[in-house]
Formats: sequence, C-alpha cells, structure tokens
Amino acid sequence: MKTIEKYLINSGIKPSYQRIRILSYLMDKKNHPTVEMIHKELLHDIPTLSKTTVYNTLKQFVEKGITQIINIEDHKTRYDADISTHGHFKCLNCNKIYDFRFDNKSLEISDIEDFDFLQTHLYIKGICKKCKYLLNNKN
Amino acid sequence: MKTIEKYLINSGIKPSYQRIRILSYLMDKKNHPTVEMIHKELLHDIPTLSKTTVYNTLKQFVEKGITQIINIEDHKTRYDADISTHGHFKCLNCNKIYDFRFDNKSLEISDIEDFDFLQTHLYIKGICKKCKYLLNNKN
DNA sequence: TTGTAATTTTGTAACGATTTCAAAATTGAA
DNA sequence: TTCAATTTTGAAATCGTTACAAAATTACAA
Ligand SMILES: [Mn+2]
Ligand SMILES: [Mn+2]
Ligand SMILES: [Zn+2]
Ligand SMILES: [Zn+2]
Repeated sequence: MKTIEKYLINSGIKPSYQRIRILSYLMDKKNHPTVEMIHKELLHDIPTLSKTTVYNTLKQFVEKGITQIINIEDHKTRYDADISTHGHFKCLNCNKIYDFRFDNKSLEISDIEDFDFLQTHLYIKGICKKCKYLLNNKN
Repeated sequence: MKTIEKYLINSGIKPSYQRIRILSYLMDKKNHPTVEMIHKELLHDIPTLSKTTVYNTLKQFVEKGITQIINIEDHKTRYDADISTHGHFKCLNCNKIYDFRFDNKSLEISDIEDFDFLQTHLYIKGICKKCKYLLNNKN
C-alpha cells in the first residue's frame, strides 16, 4: 500500500481514489491551490470529477487536521497539506505564494498573554526576489 | 470642523455624511466589523444607507490607506481603521477579535531574506482568557 | 439665486465562491 | 449475488461582493 494511503487511513479517512489524488496534488505541487486550480488540473485525469467532491474532500482534510486553510487572499480560500507552522509570502507582482520559516519562540507578543493559542498564521505581502530584479531591469 | 473631517480631507477623501459616519463607526467601535455589521448598525440612524455605499466607502478607505483589511475569517472581509502594524486574535469560542501588539523587529524569518516586505499580517486563533475561565467553571 | 456639470449615493442585477441536497454510483460485508 | 452503507456527482440555492446606471446631492460659475 502506498504511503499516502496509509497516511489517510491513519488520519481516519478512507482512501478513495479521489481523495488520494487530491491529497497527492497538494503534496506534490505545494502551490497553495484554490479549489478551482485543483479541480481544473485533476479533470484531465478524472473527467467525471465533481467540484463538490473537491470541496467535500478538502473540508474533510481540514477537519481531520491534514490540511490547513490559507487566507492570504481576499476572496478565495487556498489549501496547504503542509500543516507545520510556517509563514506565507504573497508577491503582489507575480502573485506566487512562497513558504517561509519563522521562529515562533522568538515572537514577542503583548496584551494576550493568558490566551490559549491554537493556530498561528503569518502572512507577508510584498515583492519577491525574482520580481525585484525583473522590475529593476525594466529601466 | 471635526477632527474626523480633517482626517478624511488630509487623506484625499471628501467628507460626505456617509463617509464620516462609516469612519466614525470603525474608530469608535474598534470591533473589526464586516460590511454587514456596519450597514445594519448605521441603518438605524441613516435609513436610506445603501450596502453598496458601505462597500464603496471601505474600498476607498483601503485605497487611500486609512483602513486595513483583516482576513482572519474564511469567507468574510473585516475592516480596521487602526492601520498600525498589530496582530489579531480570534477566539474560537466567542468569536471576538482582539488586537495585540507584537515586536516586528524580533520576528526571525528565514528563506525570504531578499524579498521586499510591504504588509505583515499576524493572525492567531484560540481561546481567549474570559472563555477559558467560563469553560473551566462549567464542570 | 439659477443653471449646469461633477460627484456621490442608491437599488438592482450579475457574479463567483461555497454550501445544500438528493439522486446515482461505488464499495464492502454477508 | 444481494443489500446496506458510503462516496461521488450535478443542479439549485446561498452568501458576500462587484458592476452599473439612474437618482440625488453638491459645487460653482453666470
Ligand atoms: Mn505553505
Ligand atoms: Mn485591529
Ligand atoms: Zn514575484
Ligand atoms: Zn472568547
């Protein structure tokens, strides 16, 4: 049995064909896709795939804790199978979303000392390295 | 002339009645409201107020830099007239959104050293102090 | 003040992402 | 093979948001 099937079973999810393909997509591409992107891409291989199935599956993945929601954009939800605490950088020029690491321990927070923290989301927006050079060389 | 009118004019926005009321609402309540909340509340005083006006006004405030968008929730946009860099904590029990301060300098970030940072959004979700006590005393 | 152009507000329709729901298809145990 | 449980599907509904044009208001020159 494939690793990904074991991972789904361990997470309490029956490894149906669609679920395996959607999780594989997330893990292989690491591109923080929207539902639209996943559906459009997988439709090539699974012509009957319903967008509802993509929605249902991602909802289940989030509930079972094997996928996290990325709300870096205003109106569409993005998904990430990397559930470790890490930050996301969105380039306002090329729109690519980059992962980055940050030290949660060194983060100095005031005012909410006695609160219980369950999730931390750090989003930074700006211009990525590639676009910086490209934009500079336009002149 | 009121302070808030001067503030709008200085920001390049003509201080119409609706704009003054919407900005006052944001500044007084500090509750990170949705469009729905602002519209519903102000409708008591301004029965003709259109939801489109609330949308238009907030869009303009964001463009002129006197309001920031808070994407801490999955499907609705929240707004904040406090444009200083600060974090937001959402209590998963009472759904209140708290402000908190964090030290941007102490934040240790890897992988994206040469990127240009324009905006930083830090969202934390969990259980607030009040709810912690309430939930504990249920037993 | 009056007339007129520019700006602002409004209400409706359209849009796009997401959810609901019930039927169809698939799976799995007996 | 049979039948119940689960999963997938597609259509309709919902929700937040945007587009758009008409109505109302404001600015200002005559
Ligand atoms: Mn990521
Ligand atoms: Mn705030
Ligand atoms: Zn870029
Ligand atoms: Zn709470």
